[in-house]
Amino acid sequence: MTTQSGKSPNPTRRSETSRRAILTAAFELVGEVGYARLSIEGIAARAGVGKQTIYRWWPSKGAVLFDAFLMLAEGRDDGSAALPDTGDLETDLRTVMRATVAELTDPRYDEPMRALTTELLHDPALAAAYTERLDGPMKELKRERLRSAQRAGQLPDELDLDLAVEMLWGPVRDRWLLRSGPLTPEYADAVVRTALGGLCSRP
Amino acid sequence: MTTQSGKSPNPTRRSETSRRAILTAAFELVGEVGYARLSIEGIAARAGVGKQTIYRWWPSKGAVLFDAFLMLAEGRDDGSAALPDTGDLETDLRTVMRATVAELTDPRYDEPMRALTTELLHDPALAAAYTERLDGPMKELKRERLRSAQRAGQLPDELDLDLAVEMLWGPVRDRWLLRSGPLTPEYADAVVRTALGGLCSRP
Amino acid sequence: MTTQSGKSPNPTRRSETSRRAILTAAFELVGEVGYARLSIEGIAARAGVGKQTIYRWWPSKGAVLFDAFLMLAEGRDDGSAALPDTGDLETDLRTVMRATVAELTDPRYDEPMRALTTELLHDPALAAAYTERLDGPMKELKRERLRSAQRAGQLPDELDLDLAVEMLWGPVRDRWLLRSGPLTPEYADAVVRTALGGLCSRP
Amino acid sequence: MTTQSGKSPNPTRRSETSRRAILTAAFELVGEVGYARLSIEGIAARAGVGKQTIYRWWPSKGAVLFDAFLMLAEGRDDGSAALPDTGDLETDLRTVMRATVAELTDPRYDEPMRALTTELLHDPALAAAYTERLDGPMKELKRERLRSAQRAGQLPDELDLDLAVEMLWGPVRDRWLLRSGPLTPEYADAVVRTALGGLCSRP
DNA sequence: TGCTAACCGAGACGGTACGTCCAGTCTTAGT
DNA sequence: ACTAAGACTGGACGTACCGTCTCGGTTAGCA
Repeated sequence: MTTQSGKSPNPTRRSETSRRAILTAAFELVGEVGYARLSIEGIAARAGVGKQTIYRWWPSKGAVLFDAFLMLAEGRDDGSAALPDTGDLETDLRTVMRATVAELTDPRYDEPMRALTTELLHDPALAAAYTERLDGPMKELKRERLRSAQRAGQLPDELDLDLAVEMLWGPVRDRWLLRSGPLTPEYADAVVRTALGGLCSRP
Repeated sequence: MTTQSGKSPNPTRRSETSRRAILTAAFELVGEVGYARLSIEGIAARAGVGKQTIYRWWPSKGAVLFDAFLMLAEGRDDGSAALPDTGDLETDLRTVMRATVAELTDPRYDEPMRALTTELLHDPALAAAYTERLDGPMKELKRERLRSAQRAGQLPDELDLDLAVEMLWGPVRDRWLLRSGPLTPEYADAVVRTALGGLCSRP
Repeated sequence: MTTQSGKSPNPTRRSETSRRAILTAAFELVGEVGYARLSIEGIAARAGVGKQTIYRWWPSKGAVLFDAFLMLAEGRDDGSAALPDTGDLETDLRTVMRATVAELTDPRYDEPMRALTTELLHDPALAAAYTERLDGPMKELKRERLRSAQRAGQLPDELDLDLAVEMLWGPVRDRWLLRSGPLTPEYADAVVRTALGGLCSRP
Repeated sequence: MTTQSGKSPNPTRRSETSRRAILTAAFELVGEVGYARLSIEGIAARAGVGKQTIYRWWPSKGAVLFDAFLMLAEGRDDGSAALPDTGDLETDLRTVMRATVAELTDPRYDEPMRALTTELLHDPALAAAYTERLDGPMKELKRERLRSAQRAGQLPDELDLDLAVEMLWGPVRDRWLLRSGPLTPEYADAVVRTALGGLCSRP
């Protein structure tokens, strides 16, 4: 549940109440005051918790943020849900990509995700945990949908599915990160269409 | 030259010596100690400059970093250089994408670029300046190469060149940012090939 | 006119306008913001003067303050006026001492005088200038009044007049400085009476 | 023990070690570098203490200095000692006044006392604390000696003892403060003799 | 009357210290 | 043993001034 490694305190004594309060406070605070003003002291105060309780269980601010996302992801429990599979690959991808755009655009998630991304940028261990625990499961669902298309003969068997997922979601994440252009459902559609057909193909 | 806006001090009295010392110190320091330990105080000390001289001319640490990159970019003077155009689009794109991968992989630029990216993430104004001043010119070169391919009939006229560029470089930037997979020349090649042909096409 | 010593700039070129503006600004400012917040920059800004004009003509903040008092003292032109001499020494001393108390109590002079006193405390050269230029003339008037009393046989010839003046005004200055007790006209009267008669005498 | 007022941090958790280190450092530093160069940062550095520990417990630099004097005064433990009482008032007063002169002349105490005096000058609350905690006990001893003289019939019962003490020590403090004349044992003797006899009396 | 040196305002510069915030460690008292 | 609380050392923040240093623009005095 926690990113902490190495010699830890006895986890059976851990207060679940404090844990949830900390993660909730962290997520809310980062949304309210932004990444720059997010502090351990602030989280502890908001959660009604001693600072040491945070330092005891998490190695860094980023790890707290990470666990906060993890708690949310588990709360939604969509980890087991599959992506839509109507048989029409392009439509299904559009649906999912538009959902991604909607989430990235949601002001409640924007700041927290930027904050987490910042920590991932500078902490390879955290980034690995992210890849495995948060991004991984979602990416597997995406791969699974593409695999289904391969089975249906809509995609070549030799296609590297990891690469394919990255080609679809990479441009979207890029626009979100650097705000290099409008991040709209239409953009999602265009990415899907062009990715499937290739740059060379006439639409 | 500077990101500063609003009522500024008289720029004609500005010390060019201090300006260069600050930008150089900032770039070097972030490479040495990393983003987390980069401080205005540290930059000022390393540059042999009063803190106020930094606060007078730059609104944030990110703006200093941005100008440092700008100084470097202008020093390289590749702003006017065109991308290779041998007539073979795929080969040319591979060359350029491999160069991008090489730069992102270069340890001298990795940390500074991560630091700048962090600031861009949380500062829309800075991100806009980045898009216009640093990313923009390079992106125009890329668009120009694709335009040339359009003229040669290798790419359809209706292709959105912005989208095309993002589909090529987005996945690479993504892997770099989150270290979600190995960032190799081969990956660059694969992205180019798949982007051009489309996910559906048999290689 | 100035406390400045050593190699000075050519005083014939000196701007009398600036000089007066600086001294006025200094006196007013210290009364408004207090000693702790009095700064050369503030004086220069208030006087509409470059900082260098202050540094050129005065060696320290205290010297500016000193000259400000000097300007005031000369403006009042009571340097030549004699103290009252009605023949009744005690009454005359009461009058003068009450005037001293009134001045020290005047809110317009209280802060400026405290500020100047602070500087005198830590700058022997300035204290010497004060003793000679500001306190000296006034003390001579006081001595003169006592001398007149000696001539009239009201005070013994052997009396050390400096000591006498200090015994009269010292306690008053003390109460003012440390606010160690109420500084009232009645106190002035009591000091005069007791000093003349001595502690041992029955009033 | 401290001048701090208003809502304070929990004093039971206070580090006595840090407190003593701060007060000692403050006293030593002011003696070494003088009032003008005395800084909170310097005190903290010398004491091996975080700046916040000073700001947490004292409201101003002057309050630190005050407590430093308080610590010294308690260390000397002469608060309970009585002044000499040989029956010869003038001689006893000379002894005590000469001691005062010696202390004010002692280079180890001169700068620190000037610094404290400066703060008292501009901080009425601190001055009140000084009057009550430091000057008060000593003044009571002086009054007590004079009271004894009253009992012995050497001083009139109607004599205001506060005034008497101020008339004796005021001139001395005055000379010390403004260096308006030589501060010698002889001066102390002259003040005592003249104060007792009065200005009018023939010595 | 025109030249030139000194003064003027303005304000940028390298610095020091301010008083605040927070990091991460440690101690105390309570459950 | 873990917790809430919070004092501790320490480092950086962003601001205010220090005293020095140009910079153009007057201004006075000599040529």
